[in-house]
Parts: sequence; structure tokens; C-alpha cells
Amino acid sequence: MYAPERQQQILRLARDGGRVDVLSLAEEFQVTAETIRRDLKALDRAGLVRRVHGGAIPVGRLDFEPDLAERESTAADEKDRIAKAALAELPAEGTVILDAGTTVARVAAAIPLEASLTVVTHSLPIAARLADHPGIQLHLVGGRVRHRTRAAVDAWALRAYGEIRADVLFVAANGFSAGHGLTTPDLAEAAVKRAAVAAARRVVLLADSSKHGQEHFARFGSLDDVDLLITDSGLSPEDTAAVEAGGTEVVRA
Amino acid sequence: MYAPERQQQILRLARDGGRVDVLSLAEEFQVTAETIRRDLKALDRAGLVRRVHGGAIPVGRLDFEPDLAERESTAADEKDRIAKAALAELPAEGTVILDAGTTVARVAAAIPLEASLTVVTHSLPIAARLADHPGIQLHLVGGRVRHRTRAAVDAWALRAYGEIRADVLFVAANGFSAGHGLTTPDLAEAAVKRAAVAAARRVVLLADSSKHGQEHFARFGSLDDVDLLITDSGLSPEDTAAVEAGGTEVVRA
DNA sequence: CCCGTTCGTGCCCGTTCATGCCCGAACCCG
DNA sequence: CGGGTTCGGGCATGAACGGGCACGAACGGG
Repeated sequence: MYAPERQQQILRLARDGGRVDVLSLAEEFQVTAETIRRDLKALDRAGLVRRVHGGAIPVGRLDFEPDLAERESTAADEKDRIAKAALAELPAEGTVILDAGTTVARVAAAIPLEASLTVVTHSLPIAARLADHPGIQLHLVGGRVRHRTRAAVDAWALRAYGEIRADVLFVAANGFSAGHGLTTPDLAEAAVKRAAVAAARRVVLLADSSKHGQEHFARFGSLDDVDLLITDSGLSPEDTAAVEAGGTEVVRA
Repeated sequence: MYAPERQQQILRLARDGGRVDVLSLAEEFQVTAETIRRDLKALDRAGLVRRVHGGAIPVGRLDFEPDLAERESTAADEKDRIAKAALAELPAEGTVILDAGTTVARVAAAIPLEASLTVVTHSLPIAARLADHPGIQLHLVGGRVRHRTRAAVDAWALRAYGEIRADVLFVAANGFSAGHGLTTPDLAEAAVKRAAVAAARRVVLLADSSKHGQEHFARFGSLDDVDLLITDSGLSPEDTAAVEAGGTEVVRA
């Protein structure tokens, strides 16, 4: 195994477990502790983990965002299936907008290496993930960055989306239903989502079934705006029918 | 088999398997390891794989910054000292623009947790690093993202910098001297740097001494634009005097 | 058809890199 | 404040690297 591969794995382990320690890693990878120390130092230098005595802690989990870790694991399986299904909606070539959110991030991570796309996003983690993808022309939407979601919002973001037109938008919502439409807890973020919806010819909503019926503070659209909903099999047939009655296609991954 | 065919095959193998190694490829294609190395170097230059000791990994498989980690090793010590010295130039509170570049990234990494600042940057890695910094209000400058530097450039970025005014800019340059001014290899990036310089009341140039006297394709300013140069002790006294003669303060960390 | 040029490849050899081992220093916990 | 643990710099080693050179095949202008 190559050093960078090992470091990548270590990073994964750190993020999954919230921490790693030198000796277990040495055992795990069948190398000496010195090598692990070197790896951790490299990751530390790259700003990905914070070195502590005996091990390391991934950055971003250091003092807050217990929320992110939790959400990452919540419904992981459903999200993976949804992301996989979403790949089928990627155009062979063209322009795609990717909203912020863990499910959309999985779609981004699953984009095949040989894909040739133009991608627009206001999500920092998604941009970071796609930045070295050889086939992707990446356009970053700027703005004030919200700590919680690491997504850009406000004037710059709104204006940027106002100036473009994309083939497909993959958008996430914290709550959706035929009655309440699409909602999210933050007003600024809702405004950006609304702008993104307006910028796309085709709107694909990615939301696991637990989001159905939920209603949050800020509304950014109705189900009518959505051409396709990709969700999991947890969405009841009646709810599915209700959504489809509004003209939205539904895929239950 | 022709070289490009072989390289295409290698790329396929790399993407399928997630990794390739020099010796097996040499065996597989019945050529020597040198030839494989040349192929991998070509693929590396094309940005399709990332070269590692003993083999290569397809780009996109690692989500941490490859060339960043690599370039970290070059003059790492000087860069650390420069970054440390740069911290003294951070205002207690106010607005700071951070240019892209490894040295500036070190400054970003070294910003104390209790700092309370507004930071503007068009660098993806720097933004990612600061996104979860509790005291920092982060503003991301959007634009087309260059693969090599992971920095946003072009119209959106230029306009964003045209609309703001910051207290301090920390800027990097690939080459600097009293005669040739500040230069960098990429035109688009030079334009963004120029816009950033114009947006800042005080310009701090971070450049290790190896950059002095170098001249690259695109010029984005002269040393007159720079209020303070932070470099390392490798800058000769005469060169230092020449820079200072132009009215630029010099700190040799 | 000839011959100088270019390109791909192989071989050689000094250099660099990743890793492991060692040991004094720093650190953590009780 | 003491004992055990961890750290990190220095050194050694074997593998990988890469620049330089040479050879042969393909190329291309005359």
C-alpha cells in the first residue's frame, strides 16, 4: 500500500471514528508507529487532522458540529441508494448544479471519473471533492459561508445563480410534501435554493423518506417545481401517489 | 502497441483498480519499468493520475490535496516561518483577503482559534480550512475553479473583488523583483490577484527568497503596490535594500 | 530512394524516497 | 514529582526514480 493511500484511509478512519491513535493504526496497517506518525504529520500539515498526543482528531469535529457527524451517518444506506439512482439523471455532457447537503455530496463523490461535465455548486465540501476531477469544469458560487452547512449564501450566490442556466439541478430539502412544498431551516439558504431552482431546466429533488411531511422555517418552492423526486422505499404508496398527482415523477431507490 | 494506447489502458486499469504499480504494469505490457514511468509521468502531467512512489493513483480517488501536500515539502521550513511572521500582520479585527497558495494556506492554518475576523478568499483549500473556524466570518469568492491551484478565477471572482474593500491582503507570487514586479504563470490568476490588490488598503506579499528575481508569464503588479514583503533570510542584503528602496518594508523571517 | 531527424524504448548509475530502528527529550497521568 | 509512554530527529537500507546516452524504427524532405 502506498503512503498516500494509507493516509487517505487514516483520514477516513479518523472521520468515521472521530479519532485515531498511533498504535492501533500501526497495527491495522502493519507498519511501525514512526510511519504512522509521519502520515499523521502529513495530514496535519494538509490541515485535515489535528495532531494530539498519541493520535489525531479530524478537523471540524474538534469542538462542534456533532451534528454533521450524526447527519452523515443518519440514513446512510438510503442516501447511498438515492445517490446511486441520481447518477442516472446526470446528462452525458452538459451543466449540472449541485446544491449543498450530504446526499448531494454523495452524488458528487459518485460521479464517474470519465465523466465530462460542467458543475456549478455553492457547497464547499462538494467543490473540494470535485476540484481535482479531471473531466469536470467546476464553477464555484461565492458568498458568505455558513458554518453549519459550509455552503455559500447571500448576495453573491443569488446573483451568480441569476446569471446562469443549467440542464439539471440536484437539490436537497429538509422537508417536503405536496402541501407544504420544499422547506429548510435557514432563510438565506432557502433563497439560494430558490435561485438555483430558477436557474435549472430540470429539477431533481433528493430526499430520503424521513423528510416527507416535515416542515421547516423557510420555504423555497413547491413540489410543482420539481420534475423528479428521488427518495427511498420508505415513502408510502399513498404519499407517492400524492406527489405524482402533482406532476412530479418519483423514483424510489 | 503504441504508447498512447498503452497509456489509455493504464488509465483504465488505474480507474478500475484504484491504483496501479510500475512493476506489474511493466510485466503486463512487456516493457521496462522506465517506459511505464514515462507513461505515468505523461498521465500525471495530463492531470489524470497522481503519481506516487512505486505507482500511481487515479485523480479523484484521494479527496485530500495532492499537489498541495507535495509542494508542502518544498521550502516547507521557510514557508512556516514566513507564515508565522505573517500572523503579526493580522488585524485584531477587520477584514482580510487571502490569496491562493501554499504559503498563504499556512497562514490560514495558523490563525488562532480565538481570532475574530472577516476573511475573503478565492482559494478552495483555504476556505475549506477556515469554514469551521468559529470566530471567522468567511466570504467565498466564486468563479471557475482552476484544477492546478484550486482557486476561483474569471468574471465572478473579478467582480467580487471589485465590490469589496479589505484592511489587509496576503498575496503570493511565483516571482518578484524590483525590476519585473510581481508575476505568476497564469493570466487568469494574475487578473484575480490584481483585483485583490486593488481591493486592499494594505498589501502584504508572502514569498520565500527563491522567488526573488524569477519572472513568469503574467504580471499582476509592481513592488510599489506592496506595503510589506515577508520573506526568509535567504534574500541577500543587496536585494533587500533594492526592495526597500522602492518603499516596501521587508521582514526576513 | 537516400539520409538526416525525430521518437519511442532500453540500459546505466547517481540520487531521492519510504520505512524501520535507535535514543534522548518531551509529555501525560496518577 | 516520578514512571511509563509518546515524540521526533538522525541514521541505515533497499526500492524507486530520473537524467543521460544509445539504438533502432518510423518519418519526411529532397
